[in-house]
Amino acid sequence: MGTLTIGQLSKKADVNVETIRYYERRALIPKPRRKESGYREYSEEMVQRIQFIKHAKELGFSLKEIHELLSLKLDPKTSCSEVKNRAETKIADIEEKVKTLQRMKKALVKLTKACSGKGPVIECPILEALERR
Amino acid sequence: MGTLTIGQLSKKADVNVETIRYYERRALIPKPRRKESGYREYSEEMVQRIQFIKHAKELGFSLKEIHELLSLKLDPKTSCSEVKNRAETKIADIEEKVKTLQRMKKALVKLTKACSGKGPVIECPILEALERR
DNA sequence: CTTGACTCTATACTTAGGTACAGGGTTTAT
DNA sequence: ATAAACCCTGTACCTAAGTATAGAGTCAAG
Repeated sequence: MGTLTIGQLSKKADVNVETIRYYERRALIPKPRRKESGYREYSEEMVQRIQFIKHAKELGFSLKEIHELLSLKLDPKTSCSEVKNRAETKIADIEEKVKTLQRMKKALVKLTKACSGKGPVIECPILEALERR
Repeated sequence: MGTLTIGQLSKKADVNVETIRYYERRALIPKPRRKESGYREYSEEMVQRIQFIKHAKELGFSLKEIHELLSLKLDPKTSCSEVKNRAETKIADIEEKVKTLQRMKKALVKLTKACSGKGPVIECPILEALERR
């Protein structure tokens, strides 16, 4: 009734048991109560918490950033705009990465266009370009 | 006259001395001749070789892939089309990464639009979305 | 001839996000 | 009651691409 072992939590949240202990070390989840035996005892809410971490990761937040997000969440005097700021910063980060990738792609496309694909590797314009440039 | 110490090479190619030794361990550059003293002795060509590695890295190739590229280059029976294939694969990789980033961005934009930026963090729709979803 | 700059090897440390033991104790099902 | 399955801690390992350090030897200038 409402309390989970680490193995049960790991199944419900679909993460590795080791990952849960790792998140505890990283303070992404609170230290749980323990049974007599020393076994960790989780409430159902922890499933949500781990979902949160997973979803934030999918959106490109690092564990460090997720930690900050969770701290904001727990601090009653932070406002919603703080969170929005983080999200907007992350959007800008993503745009930056996309730009870099597109620059890389452009350079590669240019190189492949210069290359007929025929002839020995000694004359390959791609490799030549990588040397000189 | 044509031979460089590791420190001189590092300056000319603009990389760290340790990085050169690391590249040697990774077999990205050949083991150089040694002086009586045991000091490494490089030819000027090595500057080009390190430029090659740097440029390929800028284009998103990993050191492992660069190693393969260099192997192709040294093997006289590989054709230019092999190299072109690697480049095209890399272009596809980049496109995949861009797609992932754009999916992430889209989700984030949606979340920030749902958030007025006002009110306490307890009611923040961004955090809520991260929990449930 | 000595000081400082350089080089050598080997090993450890770094970041990020985990995963994989080893060597114990506990719980559950048969 | 005993074996399987689970849990505990602590530590080591993984990838990637290096950087840092210790302790030793070498080289060049004054």
